Order: sequence, then C-alpha cells, then structure tokens
Amino acid sequence: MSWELDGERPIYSQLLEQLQLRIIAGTYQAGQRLPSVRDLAQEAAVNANTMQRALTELEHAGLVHAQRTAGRFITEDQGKIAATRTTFALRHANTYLSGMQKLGYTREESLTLLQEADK
Amino acid sequence: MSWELDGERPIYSQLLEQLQLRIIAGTYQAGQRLPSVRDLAQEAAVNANTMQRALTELEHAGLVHAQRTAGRFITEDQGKIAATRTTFALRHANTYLSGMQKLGYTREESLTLLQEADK
DNA sequence: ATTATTGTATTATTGTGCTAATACAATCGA
DNA sequence: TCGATTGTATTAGCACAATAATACAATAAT
Repeated sequence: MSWELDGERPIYSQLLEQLQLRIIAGTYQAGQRLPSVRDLAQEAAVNANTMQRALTELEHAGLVHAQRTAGRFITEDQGKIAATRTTFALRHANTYLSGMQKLGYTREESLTLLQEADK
Repeated sequence: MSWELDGERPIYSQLLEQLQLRIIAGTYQAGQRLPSVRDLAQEAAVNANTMQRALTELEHAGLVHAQRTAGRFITEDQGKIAATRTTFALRHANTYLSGMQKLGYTREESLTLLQEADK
C-alpha cells in the first residue's frame, strides 16, 4: 500500500488520515505493532518529525499507544475502531449532503445523482 | 450572507470556492457587477491582496471578467454556470463514494447510509 | 478638467508547515 | 554487559500563505 500525498493540505494531517484508514481497513490489525517512526517516515518519503506529529495525534485519538522503547501498538479495542469507522462514514455523508445543498440540490436530487454517478 | 473561513486550508482557496458557490447559487447573478476587490476584502475581513488572488483564479475559471476600471462582472454565459454546478455536484458524489469505499463500504451500503443520515 | 474609484503590481514582514540534523533516555536483544 | 533500536525533544533553516502599506495607470463620474 502506498502513501498518497498532495500539496493541498498539511502533510501531517494527510498522514494522520491515512493511518486511521489503515487501522479501519485492517491493514494494521488491532493489537499489532506499528513500524517505527523512522521506518514509517522513510516508507512515506517524509521527514521523521512530520510522521512523528501524525502519530502523536493518532495517539490523542486513542487508536494507538506508545510503549517507550518497544514501539507503538494499535489499540486492542475493536469497538473503538468500529466507532471510528462509523464516525468517518457519517461525516462523509453529512459532507456530501451539505455540499450538495449549497449547490441548490434537494435531498432527493442528491440521492438520485449518486445512484447514477460512476467513477 | 457571511464568509465562513477556517484555518485548515489556504484562505484564497476558500474564498475562490465561496465565490463560485455564490455564482452557482445565484447570489451573484449572471452579468451582474461584483463589489470591488477592496469592498469584498473588507466584507470577508480579509486582506485585499488575498481577495485579489481569489478573484484572479475565479477569472481563470472563466466565471468573471475584469473591466479595467469599471469593475468585475459575472459571466453572462448561463451554460457555463450550469456546467460548473454539475461539475461540482459530480465531484461531491465521487468524493463521497470513493471515501466510503476506502472505509470498506460497498456501493449499496453507501447509498442506504445516506438515506438514513440526518443533519 | 478634475476627482475618485477601479484593477493591478510591488515590497516588506510575520507565522507556520516542513525538512534537516542531532541528541537523549529507556530498554530490548544478543 | 553493551550495543542497537525505540520514542521523544530541540534547534535551525527554507518555502509559502497571508498581512500590510503603498503605488500606478486607466476611466467613470462629477
């Protein structure tokens, strides 16, 4: 899995988001040990400090916990992971609906458009 | 109508987006004259240069055109405005679907979630 | 004709995200 | 025991968004 980064938003913020996604998607399993800050930074072609910042925020979110010198570990709380997934999904839904509303689309129009939309 | 700005993304980018929205929503009608850069800047509590940058990009998008000393005017091409609206809507739809896909939701799950979602 | 307003350009300064290069304390492993 | 690896902290420098303060040419209005 690759690290997709654009110059639109702060890198640490994008890293945080993708780390959360990997936990939700199961790329990093519950209880599993994460690669070291330096390894993750190198993997993402990013400075170690920037990755460090993302991991610190990820820890504030309660999805990982650091053990001084042993490394970082994904939370074992499956419920927390599932809750995060739901939170993300609802946020996406609200973002879509409010965005469409600002364009003058009704709720129904927003739904029907989605059924036709293809990538 | 107020100018909602957060510190997440560049201000000029948010201004551009909201200007586009106002044109799409009809707050600024086709052919209508825009307030001056300085007035718009003051209204948005933003530096004139920042507003200027947003307007320049808006002009690149073809939605407005500047007349040296008379001011800026919204395009009279209704089709272009409508096309912009559709483009925005499709982008929202794709953003939603791909975002949900990254969370592991199927297309159907994404649709049903949306039907239940409330603000 | 003169004045005010328009878009536009220029220069300087500030704040911050990001990189870079280390340094240190803790502890796991050989 | 001792070296390697861990998370963490610190300092410096660069790039750029944003602010601030003007300045100028063109032209609409009076």
